Amino acid sequence: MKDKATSFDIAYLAGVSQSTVSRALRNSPQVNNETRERVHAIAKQLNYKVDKNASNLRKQRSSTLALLLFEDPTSDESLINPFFLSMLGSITRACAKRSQDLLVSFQQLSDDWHADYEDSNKADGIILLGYGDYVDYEEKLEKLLAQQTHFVCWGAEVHNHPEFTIRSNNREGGRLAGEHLLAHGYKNFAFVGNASEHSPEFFERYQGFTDALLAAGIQPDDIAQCDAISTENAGDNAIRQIMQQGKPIDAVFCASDIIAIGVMRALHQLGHKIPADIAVMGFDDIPVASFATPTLSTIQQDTSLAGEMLVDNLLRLINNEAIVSTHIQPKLIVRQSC
Amino acid sequence: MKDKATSFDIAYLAGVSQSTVSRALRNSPQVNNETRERVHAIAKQLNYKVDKNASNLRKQRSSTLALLLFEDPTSDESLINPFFLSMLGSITRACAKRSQDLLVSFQQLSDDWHADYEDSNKADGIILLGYGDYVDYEEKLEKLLAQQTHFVCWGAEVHNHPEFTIRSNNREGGRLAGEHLLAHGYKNFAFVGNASEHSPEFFERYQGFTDALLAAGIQPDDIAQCDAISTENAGDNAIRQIMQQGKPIDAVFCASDIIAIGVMRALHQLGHKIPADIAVMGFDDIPVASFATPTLSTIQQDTSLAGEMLVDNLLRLINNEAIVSTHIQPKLIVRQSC
DNA sequence: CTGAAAGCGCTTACAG
DNA sequence: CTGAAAGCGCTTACAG
Repeated sequence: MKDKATSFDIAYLAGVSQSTVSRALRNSPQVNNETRERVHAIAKQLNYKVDKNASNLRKQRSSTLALLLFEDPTSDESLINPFFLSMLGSITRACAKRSQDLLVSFQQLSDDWHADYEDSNKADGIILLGYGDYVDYEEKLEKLLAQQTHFVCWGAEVHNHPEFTIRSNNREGGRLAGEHLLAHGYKNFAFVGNASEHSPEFFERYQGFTDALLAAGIQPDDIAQCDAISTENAGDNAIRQIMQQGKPIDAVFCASDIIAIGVMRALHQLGHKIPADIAVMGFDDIPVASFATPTLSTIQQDTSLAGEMLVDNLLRLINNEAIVSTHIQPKLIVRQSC
Repeated sequence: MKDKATSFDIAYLAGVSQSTVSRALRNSPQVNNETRERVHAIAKQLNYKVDKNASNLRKQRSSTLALLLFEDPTSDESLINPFFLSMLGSITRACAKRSQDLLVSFQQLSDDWHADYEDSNKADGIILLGYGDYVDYEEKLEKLLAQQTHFVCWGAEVHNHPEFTIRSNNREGGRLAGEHLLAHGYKNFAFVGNASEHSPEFFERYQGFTDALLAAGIQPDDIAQCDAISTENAGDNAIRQIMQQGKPIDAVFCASDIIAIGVMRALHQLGHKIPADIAVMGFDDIPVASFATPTLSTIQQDTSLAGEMLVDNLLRLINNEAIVSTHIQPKLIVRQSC
């Protein structure tokens, strides 16, 4: 049990050459059935496993993908946005299905991702997951492009290269939220979340939202808006600023569920009833959304599909196959908050 | 940019041997300062990174740890318990600090973890994280012991080998909860969660809870108890069963926060006010605990410290250094639910 | 269908 | 302080 068996040990016991063992173990069609089975039997008996490092070194391929999670230094201590955790789960599952190992790490904007993963042969490609200021982020993406790194990212579009991004149709999601609130008869709207190129996903949600309201004759200027990054506290602060302006508000669409949780908390403390006085909608459908009181209506992102597509597309890139830009259809989830 | 530089390229440019390059890059003290700096400069210029596979193969060490998350097949679809996600975050950070890569995967009880990670040289050791039925689980742990796998686990004790486990002092945590509820004057108690060797952590929390109540003259038999695994629905079902028995209950201690969320939902639906009619406490202090309405009083586990200790102990094991059994002190967090 | 041989890119005794 | 050489354990042309 102590000394690891090598392919030479198996070759000796099976009475064949080491090359044949290697072929047999990878089920090469060139190898005789009987030989193959004998080799497999002995390998099993010896608890033999191909040495990944030797195999990778020879093949110049690691069968490993790296997942880089953006750790937002401004967000609540050690709290990863639950939405990303859900993505992490689906990506882990997708990798396992495709016999890929998954290296997980937090991104530092300062790192050279290409060097850290591809140059060192730790991983064949990189999956980028995370918010943060997109304007800062874009530079890094451009660099990855220039270095011909194999990478895909969630949400944010790489300039002129939409094919590297998997994301929800955020604009459509914003539209769904707007239409739903309109159908309920709400008239005075607010949007909480960044609405600029610094947060492209939030911006698209905002645009879809205003599209819907505009179609009902409501001008964007009549929609209260306040920036917020995706944390509970940012949502709390933002809605207090909006309420202080004294404009009547009866429905708030939040750029993420975490923001919505903070918004609901603040409205509650300010003495407003949800949804009787003010309706609230979120975006993501994280677990907390159905635990909140009242339960939160939201736009669901299909994280399971997203994980599969990210991994599939990355593997295609690594294999030099063509990929296409993809938008995942968001889904309206109606609960108590509106 | 396309062809990766090797240590030979650097050697050529620096006018030294490849061995010297290797030494210089690892900052070996045997190497001349000036030579070292020249080598580093050229390496940087070429975007050189040591090939991990070659290096690992030669060193027979991967500087990689594997994190196996137990995926409970009975729990809500694709929902990892938020507590584990928080552990995942702290473990990721702890690994980064110690220059270890982290391979993440879901455990299958059927797999041969030793073979999958250590025999293949993918990882130097394994961190086990997860609930599930401990009686099934224990067999696997015994096998890992027999194979001399380098591993540590969270929560569950390995028979006769407490040193491989990092965990909270669950009994102490249960006691804190019991004493806190007693101090509030509650008299009729319930415990929701498995209380048997199938779930050692929950069992210890139960024991600490009964210790505290016994000290106040309340017999364990007078404490209502109903099994529940760590899901919202299990908590919901369990508390309904307890309430149906018709005994008066004014305080419920739940074995985990997720259970407590389900308990609060059910009590709310049954028309009970929390905490006016019935107080509720959880265990873990997951983010949801402070988002719930009312916010949930709970016993906090220090996941940040836990992650550090798991990684530290595993690295010690890998280096054949001594390790000691460790209990992390839990902390009472008082919120609105009691 | 099988074997002998080269080589992936490092690290580390060994010799000087 | 430096260099020449061996070898980690595989995969894969090449030859038969």
